[in-house]
Amino acid sequence: MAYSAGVSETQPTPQPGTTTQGRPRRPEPSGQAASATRALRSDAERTVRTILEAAERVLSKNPAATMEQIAEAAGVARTTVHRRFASREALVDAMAAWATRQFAAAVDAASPENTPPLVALYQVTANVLRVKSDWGFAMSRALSADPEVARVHADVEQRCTRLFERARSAGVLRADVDYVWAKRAYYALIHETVRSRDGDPDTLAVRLVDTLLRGLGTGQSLT
Amino acid sequence: MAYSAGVSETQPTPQPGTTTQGRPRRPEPSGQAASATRALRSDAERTVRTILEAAERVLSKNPAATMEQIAEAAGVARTTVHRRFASREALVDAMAAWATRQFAAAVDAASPENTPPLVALYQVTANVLRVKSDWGFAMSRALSADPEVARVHADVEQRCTRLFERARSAGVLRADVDYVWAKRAYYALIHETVRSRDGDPDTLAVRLVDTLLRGLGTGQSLT
DNA sequence: AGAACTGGCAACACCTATGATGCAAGTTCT
DNA sequence: AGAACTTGCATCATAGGTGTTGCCAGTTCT
Repeated sequence: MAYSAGVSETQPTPQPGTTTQGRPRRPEPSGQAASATRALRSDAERTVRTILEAAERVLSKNPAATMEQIAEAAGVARTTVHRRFASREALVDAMAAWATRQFAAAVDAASPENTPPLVALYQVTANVLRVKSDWGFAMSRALSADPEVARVHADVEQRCTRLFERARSAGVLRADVDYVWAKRAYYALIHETVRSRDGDPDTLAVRLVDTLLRGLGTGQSLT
Repeated sequence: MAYSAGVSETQPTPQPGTTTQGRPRRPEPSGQAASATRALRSDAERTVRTILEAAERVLSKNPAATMEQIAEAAGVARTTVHRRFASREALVDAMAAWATRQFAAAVDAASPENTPPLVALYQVTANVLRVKSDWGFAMSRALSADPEVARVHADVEQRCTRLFERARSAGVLRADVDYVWAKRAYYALIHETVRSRDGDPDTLAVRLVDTLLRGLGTGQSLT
């Protein structure tokens, strides 16, 4: 952190947040970003996105990667990363926030209440696969401290539950299934599908939903 | 570890690394012979096991935990951990080796060739759940450099494939299933089941296999 | 009992990742 | 064009983790 006992009194508050550097007048809580701060200049904005994307690429391969490696992948100096993100934690939080927004958008774009649940399930699955294959790391860490992120997450979660309920009501899911387990199984299959990128989201979604609903057996000897 | 403190004379420190028993060990980078490892005294042996178990407990919660934390969890001084395991890497390798042996034993104990595949599937699943819930971290890192471990792993892998083949032949699995996907889905469900410990292995195995084979749907509107 | 081994402790050496600055050169915006 | 902003670079400071070593008290084994 910056200890304000700074030698140079030119600036009272060195505010190394995600935003503009040094000078500014706005005493934001350190950490992430936001709306209250002045908008970044276009080139800076571009840099931020580049860093976020590089971080996802690098960290998804090696969660213990250093800031240096991330910077290198982004084609920037390490100091620039630190200028944009106060700390490693702030960077990860920003990634989570960004990914969460993408995630929410993906779900929103695909599950209108009036769509038949089975159709909605395919659509949501395909969309989620798309996002998660690009933002897997960030999404796995989505237990963000940011209340806004938490809210969005809870919202998506609930939407998912709702979808499953509709599926059951419509007779797509068996009446005796345990929601909790159903969702876990669903997530597990999504996770596994993403882990091994082998096909386009739509095809994968079909295979996934098919497995989830029909399983892989013939059903013969199972009571 | 890599910075060769070449100055340090080859001292008869009988600590070539991760020793559990008199297993042949990999050649040390620093050039000194990892020769005839004497069997550990009973108390030392106990310490080694305690450390391995503590490491699993700690690392499964936080893969980035420090040696200090591991030592503390084991009720041992940090230096003792280093005395038993040359480096963090050596510790993890030893964990992987240990877990792999448990794993192999669990599979061996449950899948005789003559058992009906469905029965074998339940048994293997239950046993694997048992082991994996205790050695989840170690098993996830089972890409050990140790050739012996790799061999055991490949063996188990093959055994699993064989089981799936038998299941298909017996009409338990549909004829059109993709083995690769089938195994992935199976692993994914295992992983998810282990992640949320909520029941005894046998019950969980039933639920898991049931989901894998029948899925969660009614099968009505699916082509 | 006595030799050999083991663990705790304290101290040390070393390395790496992190984060902060100041400055000069380049870019964006108005 | 000129102010404001941004980045790279070189530099510094620091913390925390890793791995060693020596010594002593306690344990194990024979």
